[in-house]
Amino acid sequence: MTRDTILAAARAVLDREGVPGLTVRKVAARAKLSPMAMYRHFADKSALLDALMDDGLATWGKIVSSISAQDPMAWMEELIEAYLNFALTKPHRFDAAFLLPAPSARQFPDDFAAGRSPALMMIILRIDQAKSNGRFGNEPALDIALSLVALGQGMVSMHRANRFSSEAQFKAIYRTALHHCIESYSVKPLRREK
Amino acid sequence: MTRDTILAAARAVLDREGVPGLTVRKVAARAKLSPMAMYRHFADKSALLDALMDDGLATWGKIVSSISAQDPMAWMEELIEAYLNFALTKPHRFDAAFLLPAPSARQFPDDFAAGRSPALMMIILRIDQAKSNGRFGNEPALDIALSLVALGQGMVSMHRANRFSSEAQFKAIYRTALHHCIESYSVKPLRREK
DNA sequence: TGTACATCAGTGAACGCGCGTTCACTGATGTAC
DNA sequence: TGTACATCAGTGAACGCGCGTTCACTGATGTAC
Repeated sequence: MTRDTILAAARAVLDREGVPGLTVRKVAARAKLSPMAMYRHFADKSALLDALMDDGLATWGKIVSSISAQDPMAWMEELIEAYLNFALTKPHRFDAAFLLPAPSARQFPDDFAAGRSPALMMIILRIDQAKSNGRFGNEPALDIALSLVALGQGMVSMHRANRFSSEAQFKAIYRTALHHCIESYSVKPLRREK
Repeated sequence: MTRDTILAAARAVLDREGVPGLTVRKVAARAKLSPMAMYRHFADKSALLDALMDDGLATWGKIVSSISAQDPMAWMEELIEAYLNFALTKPHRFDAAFLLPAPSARQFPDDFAAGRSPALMMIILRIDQAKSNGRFGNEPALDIALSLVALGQGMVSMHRANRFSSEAQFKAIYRTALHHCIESYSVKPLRREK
């Protein structure tokens, strides 16, 4: 189907040039179609951007669902690494997924609570596991998940705004902060067994 | 001086239309000058944007320095309210200050450590006060400050991307998360005096 | 005090560009009888 | 099986727009002698 061809071309342009560099003409050229062909399959450019947002979220969802750790705490450590890796290796797809204004869909709390965001649901599932293991406190899992995601997103956007002197510097700070955030929601045993 | 006229006009255009809506022509029209007048005072458009970033950071610096609380913990509570308020009432100036790519200057850690970011220095000062009062743990003040700022920025960008169903919803989550973040760096007394 | 000249802030017209989108169309494919 | 017609994916040219920036200029102000 041509729609998929166009979407694949749009994804390729996005990965190369970012959201501001994505134009109808470039997508068409990449798909070897006339610029007008897009309008048979998308109402206009912003409909194409919406599709790219969904595409980016789907990519992220696949990454999250491929995390293999069994233990929920280990799983969350892998999660923050995966998020870091996604932000650094697919920066523009990351932007499309998380920064494009959502067209009213996928809003907190209703849509997330209704499970419309698979990635967030997986995170919440693991947090609930950790809670029932007695390793997490009583804050709502949704709150914890949102804090974690927001902290990551803030760190990434500071990095994007060129606020760190090097990528290594950024990674170190990111890991320290996210790790601390996870720990801050976890329950520290008051005394250890001998 | 005309430079200030142009900068003031640019600020007004920014506040109304945001970074993407800021064009040389609009700024000139607002300043009642020809578009070319700008080039006497700024090398090009990106130099003007750099000046707007400095201007936004200066605005933020003034807000931070007007926080009156004496107690460092109370001061930090006021800080997160001020940040929230800045993001909501001057959204585009907020963007210019925190999201425009810094032109290699003002990078963590060197520039911040050298005190080139007055707002962050004030935050670090209060964190150090709290530490010497025994109310904060031993994490480096810079790390704590960056986490706090990043968490706020992430929450704000999720709000901007239309991820919360209402502003009230957003504010509630923001406050819960930021407050939790501050608490997570503070020392909980193991037993209370009776 | 008067003249000649340099400086420089600001102008006005134009250039070349890429953008999203409109319009009227072509031509292949499927369907009805 | 053959003909007439509807559907609809894709085309090609053009429109109107706003953009950052170039170029050659004007005209006021300051300075040297």
